[in-house]
Amino acid sequence: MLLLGSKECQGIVSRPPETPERDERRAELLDAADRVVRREGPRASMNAIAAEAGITKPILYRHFGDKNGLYRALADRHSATLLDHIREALAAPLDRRERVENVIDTYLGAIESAPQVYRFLAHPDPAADSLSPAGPLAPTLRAIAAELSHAIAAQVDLGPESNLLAEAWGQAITGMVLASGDWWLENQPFPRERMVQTLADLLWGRLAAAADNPGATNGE
Amino acid sequence: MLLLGSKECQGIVSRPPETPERDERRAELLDAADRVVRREGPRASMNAIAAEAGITKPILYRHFGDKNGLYRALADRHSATLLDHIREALAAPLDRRERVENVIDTYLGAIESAPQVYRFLAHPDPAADSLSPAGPLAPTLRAIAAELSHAIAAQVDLGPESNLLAEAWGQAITGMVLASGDWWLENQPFPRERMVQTLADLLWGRLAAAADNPGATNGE
DNA sequence: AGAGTGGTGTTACCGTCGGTAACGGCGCTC
DNA sequence: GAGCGCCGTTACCGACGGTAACACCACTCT
Repeated sequence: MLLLGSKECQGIVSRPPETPERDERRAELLDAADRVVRREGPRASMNAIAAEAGITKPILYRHFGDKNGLYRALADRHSATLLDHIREALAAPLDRRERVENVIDTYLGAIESAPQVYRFLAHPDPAADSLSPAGPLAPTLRAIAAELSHAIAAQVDLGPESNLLAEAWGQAITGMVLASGDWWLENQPFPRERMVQTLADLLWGRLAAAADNPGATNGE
Repeated sequence: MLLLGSKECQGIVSRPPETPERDERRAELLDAADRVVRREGPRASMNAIAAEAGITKPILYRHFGDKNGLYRALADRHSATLLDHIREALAAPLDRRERVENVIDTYLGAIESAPQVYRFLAHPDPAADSLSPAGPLAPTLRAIAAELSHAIAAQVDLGPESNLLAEAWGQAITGMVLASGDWWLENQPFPRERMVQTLADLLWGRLAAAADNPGATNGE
């Protein structure tokens, strides 16, 4: 896959035009794929999805090109609504702390309400070689990070190079919420609001400001 | 793999005893695997690794059980040194900000000096069904997060429930550095020290403290 | 010496996966 | 009613992870 250069497995099937009925069919197939992914996680096979849809593989390939196409279509569908909510939270007329809390809460609420789906969005099977050579963040998270970066750059005064700074922070915050959200989801140690507070506190420098531990053995 | 329950593919081969010479051989095989991973990334196939080692697959399986076993052995080897460095940075007698910067710098330095290897550590091929059903963080990162959590709990006074808080933050910071580090590695926008500063600033509440952007259209 | 025995290594295979070629029909328009 | 275009099929390919079965080599034990 990485060292043999010529034929291997890949190709285009036919990709017929786009009519309304076709979109409908596409949606049906995506529904089936969705069901399978919810049931089996992000590693659902094309065979399984085809079976769930009551058809066979080649049809899927005609509609979506390859596995990645299908997965992307499915991811787009879900991430669209998530992105909308995040954009909304990002634009709310609140003070900054509340806004940040809202964004985090939006994400956590989403992953909480449909874990399998958001696991699929956040941790897609990287076996698909398609795009990024080894993407750090899944496309959906990339989009979230971009949205975040944009909002930061627009709303906060960070001096020169603010765009670069905002982008770094967008990536950082996305990764932070992703990882901790995943952890929180797996062993829910406390309710969501508390988790939101905890993360916002971290961003608000509470780690930096907290007192040393009395019994600490380290210098300083 | 997920829906068919009986025979499929898996099993134990023999797993002979552990002698010094055997460990030596193991190390040789891991060297070969390391070379392949460095060359081809985290998706190196068992065939490729066996070929690089000048032998064939079944030997690898005798030594490591399955692909995941090999990968885990390889990951352990690298993550041991990384973990050592991080532990060291975590215990240094500096003030808190410098300590945090040191830890971040340690991680970024590591991923910078051997990108393929650390991509392999951070983004292992989840096709391996082995352990975590859909682990949020790779084992190595889990270990880092645990180390971090432990250090935070030990060094910082966070009031009641400090352990839980420290764990959440450990996960959060790990994810933050992972994601932003990955981004930084892919399109190095500025030098490492600057990136370290940027992330430490974020943890120090600079996002929270910064002034509003003059032209911002949002409320507040 | 000769017969185990336990390690090394092999070849040849299995089942699954992603993906495709080639074909069979159905319904449509000219 | 002949052609065209689309839905759907069966049957296959090559790569993958993993294994069974066997061959060889060295060393010991009687």
